Amino acid sequence: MERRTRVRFAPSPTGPLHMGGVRTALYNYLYAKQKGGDFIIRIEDTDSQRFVPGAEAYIIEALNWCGIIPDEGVDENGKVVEVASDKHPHAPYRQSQRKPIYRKYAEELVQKGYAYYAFDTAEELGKIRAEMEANKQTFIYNYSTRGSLRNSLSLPAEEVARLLEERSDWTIRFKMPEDRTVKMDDLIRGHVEVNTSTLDDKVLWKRADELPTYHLANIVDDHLMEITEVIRGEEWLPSLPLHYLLYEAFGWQETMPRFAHLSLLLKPDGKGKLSKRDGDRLGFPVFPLKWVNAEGEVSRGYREDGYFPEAFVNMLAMLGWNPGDDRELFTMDELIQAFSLERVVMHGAKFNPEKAKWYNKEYLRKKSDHELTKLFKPVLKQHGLTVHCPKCAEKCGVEYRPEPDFATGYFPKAYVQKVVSLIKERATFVADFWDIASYLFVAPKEYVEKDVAKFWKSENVELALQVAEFIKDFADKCGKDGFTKETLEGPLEEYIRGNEWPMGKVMNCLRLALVGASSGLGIADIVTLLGRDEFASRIDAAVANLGK
RNA sequence: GGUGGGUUCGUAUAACGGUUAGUACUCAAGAUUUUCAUUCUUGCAAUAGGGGUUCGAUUCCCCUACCCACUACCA
Repeated sequence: MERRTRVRFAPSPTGPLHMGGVRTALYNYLYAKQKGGDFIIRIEDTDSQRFVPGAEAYIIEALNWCGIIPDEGVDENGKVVEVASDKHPHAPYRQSQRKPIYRKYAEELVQKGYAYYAFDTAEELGKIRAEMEANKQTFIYNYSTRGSLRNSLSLPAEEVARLLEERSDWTIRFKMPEDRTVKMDDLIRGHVEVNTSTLDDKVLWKRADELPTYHLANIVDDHLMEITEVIRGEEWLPSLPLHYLLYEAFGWQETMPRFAHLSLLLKPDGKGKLSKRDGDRLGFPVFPLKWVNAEGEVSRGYREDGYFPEAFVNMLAMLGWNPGDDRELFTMDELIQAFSLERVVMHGAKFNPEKAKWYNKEYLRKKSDHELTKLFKPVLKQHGLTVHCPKCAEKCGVEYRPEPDFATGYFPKAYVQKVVSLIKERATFVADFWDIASYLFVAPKEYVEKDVAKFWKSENVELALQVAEFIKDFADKCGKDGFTKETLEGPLEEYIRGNEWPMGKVMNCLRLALVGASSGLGIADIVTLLGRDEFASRIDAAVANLGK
């Protein structure tokens, strides 16, 4: 019978979710949605030692920002579900709250002879391990050593009963069989075989805190939650045989999920997996959202750095997966359509921060002027400017004026939108808008030295001032509404060419006065945006500052 | 050390066993533009090495090298 597709993302709340983790969640989500199935969140917090407050909320918020919305495990308010309901039948979704479930499964395995009680302390084992390593030997807790260690297989029954009673630090270990070849299939890597003699008797359950370890909790919960595919990081591949054997021991082979192991995200330079340090070192975020740890150390996030979530998700999707053709730009829906595990590459992908920026640039261009204006407004406010549309002016109890006022730093929203439409092709982030276009809001305070030396020469200045006079006259003639780029452009060019003046030199002279540098929009754009008076005042200021 | 996985331009990747080994990012050059940016065009640049199998190997097999992961009462 065909089972409904159910996949899960099962993070451990030990810190902020790494972008590699986001990619794993994304692939799970894409897979589930394509199959019309469920994407479930489960919190694997069985290690009380490493629990970090706030990490769980961070993970959920990060996924939400990315548009990776769980069907199950997290409610509408972004809280992990603790009480079962129709929509969340397997609650609680936090393993620490599922504590009572696991012990009986662990005991069941002991009963069936697949597991046993072990009484060695971590210290004892550490000592043995150190001794053997000193002799260049490898300690491995399995068939070769378990007979001489303290456990229910080596000790008399009475003593086992006594130790179980008296001590509270024993564990239940899986009895890894000797010399068996486990044959496994991975959705990405194909067939994999491992001989069990190289594996160890993993701890499944700890009496000390009455919690399972990852392996047991994972298998039990995936079974109980009817997971059909497990899509997880490559670091789990070595424990896949254990997981296969566990399903077998429980007699759950029939419904065992299929597995897919994703390669890791690697550092942009050098070797090894991408870590927080690399971001600090190379200057890019490693986390989706900003994170401040207990020591007050801040890690930047893609959101706070100005990335659009769509761009971030698109970039992440293409890191280790491709559609088989040359397409690179995908909406979430398109990703859902196109995604397939078969096209996920096996090898690790070095993260390329430049490409991440390129994606953001592409998405910024796709945004409407209106939306970008909304995003730019707060930046302008930060620089002490006010921006109003008729509606919001009314709301604030301010009089709306349709003309920009450079003296007081007031700008109608329509003006800002016009600016945005002209500069958005030049930017990667909304935050770039200010660097690119501040001169359209405040007069230049200084002039780039190099450009002054190149263009502010008296013979050019003389001509530029004549052109300025022409523009002022033209503006007076046209009136406010007639003074536009379209009306000015032709006559302006004609005027300069008619006089046979050097276009580049004259224009850059003007640009220097208006912008403070020899870069920026076309003169006709700048002048008509600024308006006749602001234009005139900047020309005067330049002459006053730089001379003729 | 052991076990498992991996290896195509600098990076991400494409190529039913037959291609001048493609595309994108980056970089460089040129064109356009009143400057800058954009845009367009062009260029640079790869099958880790060695053996097989085959008429033919980036593709299949073996060996070596290198990289990664795992090797906890962590996930």
